[in-house]
Amino acid sequence: MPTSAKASARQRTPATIYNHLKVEKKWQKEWEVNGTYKTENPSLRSGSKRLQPKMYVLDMFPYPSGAGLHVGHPRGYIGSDVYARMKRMDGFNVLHPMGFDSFGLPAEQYAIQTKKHPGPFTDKLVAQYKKQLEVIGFSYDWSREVSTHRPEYYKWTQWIFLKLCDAWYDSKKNKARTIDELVTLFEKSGTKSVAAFADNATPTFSAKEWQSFSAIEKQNILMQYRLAYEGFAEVNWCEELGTVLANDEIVDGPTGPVSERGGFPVIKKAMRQWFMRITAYADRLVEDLQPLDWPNNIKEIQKNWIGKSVGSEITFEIPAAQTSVSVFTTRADTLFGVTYIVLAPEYPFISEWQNVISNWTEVEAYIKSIAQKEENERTAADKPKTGIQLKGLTAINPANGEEVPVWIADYVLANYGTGAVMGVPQHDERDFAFATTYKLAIIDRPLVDKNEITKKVAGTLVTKYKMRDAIFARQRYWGEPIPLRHATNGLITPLKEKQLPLELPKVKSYEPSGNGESPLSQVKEWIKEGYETNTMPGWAGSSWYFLRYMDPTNNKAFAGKKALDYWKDVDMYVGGAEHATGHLLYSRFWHKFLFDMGLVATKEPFKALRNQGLIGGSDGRKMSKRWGNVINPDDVVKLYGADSLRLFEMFLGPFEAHLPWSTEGIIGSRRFIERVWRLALKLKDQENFRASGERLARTKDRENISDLGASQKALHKTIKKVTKDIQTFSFNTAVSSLMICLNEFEKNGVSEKDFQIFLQLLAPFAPHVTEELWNGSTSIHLAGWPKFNPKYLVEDQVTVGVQVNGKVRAEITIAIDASKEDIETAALALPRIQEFLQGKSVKKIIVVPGRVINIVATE
RNA sequence: GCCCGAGUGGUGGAAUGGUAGACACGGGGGACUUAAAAUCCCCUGCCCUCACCGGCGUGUGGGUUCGAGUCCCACCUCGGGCACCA
Repeated sequence: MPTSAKASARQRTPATIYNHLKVEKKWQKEWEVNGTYKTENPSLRSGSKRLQPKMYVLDMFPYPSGAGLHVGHPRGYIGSDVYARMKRMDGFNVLHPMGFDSFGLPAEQYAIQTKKHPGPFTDKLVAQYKKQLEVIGFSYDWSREVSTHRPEYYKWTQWIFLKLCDAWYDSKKNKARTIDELVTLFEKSGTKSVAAFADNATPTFSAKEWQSFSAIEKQNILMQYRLAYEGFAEVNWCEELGTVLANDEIVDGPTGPVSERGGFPVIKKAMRQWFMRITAYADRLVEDLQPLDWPNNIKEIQKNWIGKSVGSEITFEIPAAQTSVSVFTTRADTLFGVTYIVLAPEYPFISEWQNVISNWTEVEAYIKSIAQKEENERTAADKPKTGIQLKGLTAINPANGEEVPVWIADYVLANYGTGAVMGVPQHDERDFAFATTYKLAIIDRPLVDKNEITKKVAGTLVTKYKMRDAIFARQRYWGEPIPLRHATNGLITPLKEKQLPLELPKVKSYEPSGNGESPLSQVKEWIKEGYETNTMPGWAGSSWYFLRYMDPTNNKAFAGKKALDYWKDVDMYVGGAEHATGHLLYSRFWHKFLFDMGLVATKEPFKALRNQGLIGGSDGRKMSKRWGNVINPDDVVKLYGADSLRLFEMFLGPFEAHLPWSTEGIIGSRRFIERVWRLALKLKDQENFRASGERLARTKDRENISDLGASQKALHKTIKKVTKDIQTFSFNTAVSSLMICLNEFEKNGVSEKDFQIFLQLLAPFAPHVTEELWNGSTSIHLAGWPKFNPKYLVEDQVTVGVQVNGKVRAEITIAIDASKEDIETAALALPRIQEFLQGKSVKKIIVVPGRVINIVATE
C-alpha cells in the first residue's frame, strides 16, 4: 500500500464527535484504491516473496432477489468477515470472495410478467445487492466476483456437466472413470469384467454381442452407466396450466393436490429428464463426513437423508407363477417368523402372473386405485394400511420351506429395496398392524444369526440407501442450457468444448410452453439444431462456484491447476443450515467426481462449516414484508454506522442461534464505539491516559487511582479471549470481552501502546473506526494479530468461595500459590464460617485451588 | 412416530462438574445543565427485611456427587430434520 496516501489520511485530528458516515465512506474508498483486500494467487506473486499459508474463508453466495437484503442476511457474512480479517491480520493469505447465484425462478417470473429478458434485470439486482453489501465494509476481494448466469461462468458449468455425462462409476475401484474406458472394457469382454454402479435392470452381454449392437442400442446401454443420464421421472403435472410444478407450488385441495396458482388439479406424470447418479457416491458421501469439522446436526441430517442401511436380499420362490421374489430386510434374523410376503402395488411383474391369480379383477382394480393416489397421501404415517392378497400364489420361505401367502399393499414402496418385503408381524410394527387388519398369522419364532442365515438360504448381504438420484433438469428458461444435441434418429451428441458456452437463445415468450416443456422448445433455431430444451436446476451453478473464485478469469479451464493445487479447498464455509440436503450434498458429490477425474486436489470441498442463525423481527416473527417487520441494513448503517451494525450482530447472541432483532440493542454497540472514540481523544491530549477516577469517585476517595498495570493485564487477558473466541465462532463473548477491556481502560487509564493493541483486537469487528484511530504506517487490517504475554495473565491473589455443605457462605482472597492447608486454615478462621459450624463437626474439607473450598460438616 | 438440538432475570444472553446471572438492553435513583439530549456515577433475579441476616432460584420429577445450569433416567414444552425406507 502506498504509505503516502495512508499518511495523509492519518494526519487529521479526529473529530470530537464520531461521524461514522464520513469515516466509513473514507476508508471504504481508501481500501478499494489501495487494494487492501486483494488476494493474489501464488503463481502471480512477484519474485521470491515468502509463500504464506493459505486460508479460504467462504460465504454461501446469495440469490439476488428483488426484495433486497434485510438485516438478517449479513449476519453470516459478518461472522465470516470477522474470521477472515483476523486470519488476514495473523499473516494468512486469505481468499475471501463473494458472488451471486443468479439463475432462478424469481427472475423468470419477473420475465413472464414483464415480458422482458431476465438478464438485464438480474444484472441490476446483482449491482443492487453488491452496493448493499459494500456499505457494510466486508473485506471481499471483489475482483474475483462471479455470477452464475454469465456465459463465461456457465460455460464451465456446462463443461462439468459433459464430464459427468462422459463418466461411469467403477464399483471395484470405487471411483468414476470415463465412458471411453467402459467402452474399451465392453469391447474386450462385455459386461463380465465390469463392476459398475448402474441401473438395476442393466443387461449383461459378451464382447461379441456388444459389437453387434446398433449405435442406439449402445447409447441406451451406456446411458444406464453415465453419471449424468437421461431417464424418466414422475413429475407434478398440471394440465390446465400446461406446466410442471415444484412441490412447493402445490397445495392440498378437497379432492387431492391442486396448483397453488389457480387451484387446478395436479397429477403425477412420467416425463423425460436428466439425472445425476449421486447414488453412486452414497457410501463415500456418508464415510467422508466423519472427519469434517461440521456441525453435528448437519452431518446427522445428511446421514439420515442418504439413509444407509445394511441388510440381506433373500429370495422366495413362487412356484405357481414359476418365478421368485427377492425381498430386502435388515432383520434376516427374524426369517423364521415370516407369515406372508408383500409387494409394492407397482411391482413390475404382477400383471404377468394374472393367469394364476384367481382374483385378478380385484387386484387390478386395487393397483389402479393406488396409482391415482398422491404420494403424500399414500405415505402419510397415520393412514391405515391397505392391501389385497394375490390369491392362488404362495411363496416358499427358504429357511424352512413353509408356504406363505403373497399380498400387495400400499405400505411397501416400489422404489426402495427390492419393492418387496417379508412380513414378520412379531417383530415389525408395520407388519403387525397389517397382519392385524387382514387377520394374517402372527408367530413367535426364535431369532437366528443374520449373516449365517443369509448365507444358508443363498441370500446376499447388500447395502441400500434412501437417497435417490437427483433430477437435473427444469422446464424453465432462466437456467444453464444443457449442452447436448438430439438427432432425429435418437442419437445424443454432446457439444465440443470449443462450442461452449451454449448460450441461452432469445425467446419471444417466457411462459411455459403448454406441453410441459421449457420455453426453449418454442425457439425454432434451437429445435432445428436439436438442442436439449431442458435447462439445468438452480443447484448446478452453485455446486462448484467456490472453485471458480480460485481463478475467476481463466478461459482455458474452470480453474487452473496451479490455483487449484494452492487453494485446494474451503477452510471455513459459512451459511444457512437449510442447505444441508441440497447444495451441501450436491457440491460434495460434484467435488468428489472432479477429484476422481484428477481435476481437484481434495476429496471434500468444505473442510469446516458453520451455520449462522436467522435474525427474526423484534416481534418474534420471521422478518418479512408481510409482517411489516423488515429492517433494512442500509437504514441501520446510515443511522448508526456499519461498525455498529457489525458489532451488534456479533454481540446479539451465539452465532448459530436464531435471534430477534432489537432496535434498542444496537444503541449499546454504538455507545461502545463512541466510548472508544472518546478514549482516543483523551489519548491525544495525554500520551498515556490516566484515569481521573471519575468512575470511582463515589466509592473510593483516592487522589490518583490510575493503574496502567491493571489495564495491561486486562488487555492481555482480552487478547487471549478474543483470539480464542474468533477461532471458535464465539463472537458474542469476544465482543463482550472487548467491552470489559474498555471498561478497565476507562477505570484505570491506559497507555497509547496498549490502546493501539486494543484497536487491533477490535478491528475485525469494527474495521472503519479502528482504521481511523490506528497510528501504524500500514492499514490496521494488515498490521499483524496481537499475541498475549502469559506473564500478564498471572494473578498473585485469587478470590475463593467458601462453602459449607455446598452453599457459599463467604469468600476469601488469598495468595494464588497458597497451599491447601493455608486455604483451609484461612477459611475456618472466618467468623461467618465459625458461625455456621457452631455445634457441628467438620467431616471433610474439599479444596479446589483458585476456585472454591467446601467444608462438609454434620448437621 | 423416529432422529437431532434447546429451555437461565423484564429482554438478548454468560458460565473447563467448583462463588449462577458476565456483557449489553430496558428500568430506578443521582451528578452535570436555565432546561432537555448526550455523558458520567450508583442500584437492578425473586421473597422477607429499614438494613443486616436469611430463604428460594437455571422447564418438571427423580438420581449420581463434597458440590449439578452443566452428568444420568423419566417427563413436559419449543425449534429443526425425516415421514410406512422393511
